[in-house]
Amino acid sequence: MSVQERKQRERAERERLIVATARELAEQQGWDAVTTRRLAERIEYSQPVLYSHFRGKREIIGAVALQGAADLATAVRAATSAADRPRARVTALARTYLDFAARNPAVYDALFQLDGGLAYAQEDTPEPLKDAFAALLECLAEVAGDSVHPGLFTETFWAALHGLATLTRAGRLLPEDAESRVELLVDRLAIV
Amino acid sequence: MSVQERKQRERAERERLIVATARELAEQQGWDAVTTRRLAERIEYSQPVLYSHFRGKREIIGAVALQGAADLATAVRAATSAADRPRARVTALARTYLDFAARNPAVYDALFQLDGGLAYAQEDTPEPLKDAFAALLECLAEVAGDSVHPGLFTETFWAALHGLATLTRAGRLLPEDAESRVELLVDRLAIV
DNA sequence: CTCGGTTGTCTAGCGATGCTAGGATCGATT
DNA sequence: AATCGATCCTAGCATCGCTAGACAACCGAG
Repeated sequence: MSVQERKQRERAERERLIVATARELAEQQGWDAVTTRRLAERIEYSQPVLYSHFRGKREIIGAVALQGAADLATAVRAATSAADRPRARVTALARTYLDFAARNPAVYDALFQLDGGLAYAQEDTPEPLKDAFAALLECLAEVAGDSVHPGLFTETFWAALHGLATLTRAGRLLPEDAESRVELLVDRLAIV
Repeated sequence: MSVQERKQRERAERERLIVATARELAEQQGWDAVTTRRLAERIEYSQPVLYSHFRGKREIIGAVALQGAADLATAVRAATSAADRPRARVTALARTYLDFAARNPAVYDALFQLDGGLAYAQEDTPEPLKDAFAALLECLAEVAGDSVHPGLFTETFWAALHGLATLTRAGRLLPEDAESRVELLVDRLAIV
């Protein structure tokens, strides 16, 4: 038995290596540079090995996305729990979210821009994605106001942040005023 | 002279044909299906002809984006000018924007998702892009409130719409509640 | 300890992509 | 009417995601 267990361990380890390498390469040179050949070379295996772990490139992107969702949830929870008033929590959430998107552009792309073959807003949505949304919901529910459903409020607030994140990173918005835009968003949307 | 003029006319006509065909093909089957070979076949010329009009695929996407920006500006102006009160104008703007994104997904992608090699938020930004932003600004400036710069307000409102548009289309948000989210956004962000 | 078989990996290659070089062909000008 | 330049196409390059089939290494049984 222990032989099979060791093999399974090694296999899992290699899978982690693939995902980590893909993420690293994507952050360094963009997702266009993440080709199956380059990725295979970096992990020092041949191309077909990738396909024994993942169905294709899409699934590799999806794996990076799931990891990113977990990281994002962690970052958001850490930031919100460090603030004591609802208003401060929301501001911290917004800043952290945008900061995450700016610092991990490739991961953010894997999550929301690229096709990672993941299901969203459905029953079979992977747990990390649900949890990331839950992390937002936990904080935003308390400033949704009485007349608005917390889930709907979270979706809308999240969409606003997502818009800011993508437009800023794509060069459509100048980063200088990022903080002002966050203030505006929190001021108007959050009911304290 | 008239010969050269005719040639120039025909050349310009063919360029329009390329852009229109690319847009059509993208809307029908997605941008992945817009390959230089397929595009060349549809316009009934060989591949290299495309490269005598555009530097590459990126520039073709950019051309579609510019056309889309003009269309978007027109649609927004038509919708806002049909409403008589500021609040109604903003709601119309939001609905029209999201409707445009939903009805012309490929064009919207060319504008904001794909790399069309266009400059944004800069001096050398193409006129249609500036004008599309101006169309938003004209309407949104009157509900920005006194304490907030109109440009900044427009950027933020636009980002929120953009987030709703992309997340909805990518399946991250369910389309059923789209109207509620628009109401929420207008209610809270716009100061009437 | 040896042998058979399974499991795992690699080499090689397929079709398709964006893009380009070089020759052929057509037509306007002298 | 002949020339010469503009215009277009055939053919091909490098690279992409992905896969088939050969090969080797290793485990378990006798």
